[in-house]
Amino acid sequence: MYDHFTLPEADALQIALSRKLILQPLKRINTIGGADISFNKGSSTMYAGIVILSFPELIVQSYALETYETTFPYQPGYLGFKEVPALLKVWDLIPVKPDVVVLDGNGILHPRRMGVASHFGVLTNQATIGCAKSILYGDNHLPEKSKFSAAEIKSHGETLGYALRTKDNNKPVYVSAGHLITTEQALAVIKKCIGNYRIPEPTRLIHDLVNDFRTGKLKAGFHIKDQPLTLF
DNA sequence: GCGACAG
DNA sequence: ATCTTGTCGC
Repeated sequence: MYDHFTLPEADALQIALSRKLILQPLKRINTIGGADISFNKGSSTMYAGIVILSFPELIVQSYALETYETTFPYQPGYLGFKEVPALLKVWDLIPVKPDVVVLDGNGILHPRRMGVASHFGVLTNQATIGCAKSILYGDNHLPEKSKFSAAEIKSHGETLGYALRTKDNNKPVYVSAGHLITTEQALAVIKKCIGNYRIPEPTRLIHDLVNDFRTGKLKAGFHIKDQPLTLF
């Protein structure tokens, strides 16, 4: 889908897509999704997945897995061009979409406000949140070392996201709005997704699932977790 | 010009 | 991202 794009063209598309961003409060959240990609080094095969959990209970309800071929290389600032096409393919396998999706990467905390979470959100018209494991853009002001401490990440005086400490004395994660949500709400939602790990549950779970998919332990398709038998 | 640089 | 064992710290 983006394999033939040159960097200048990718740049232009990001700027065009950024004009479609809508950062407004999201009404209700009953389900939350986690999206991620896995691949073997040097391979063009991407193993994509999306998991859906109930919110705020965070109980896994279902997940979808699918592969996609792409040769677009990883380039800081252009992650969406490598991952979004694969995610769009898995997205199509989901019958009932989650209210919001958390992606492994940034949203508007990006030089052109078009990180992978915003990119995916705008193309699907879905609410998304970006949660990266390291800084890409903005002033990296670190929060206090205690769990749930957060520090604004700004660029030219504008708050684009937050560095959030999800565990005491651990590296923070970087949260930003992707699409159809506000930065403040994105932070609040991610805080509610913290279990006993540094990475929020939606993203942590799909990362494991997508890895099992890549290593052959799971197969492509839409799967429903613990589907209780209905007797009548 | 130099260094940084999500996954 | 992926390849990998032990190991330092809370």
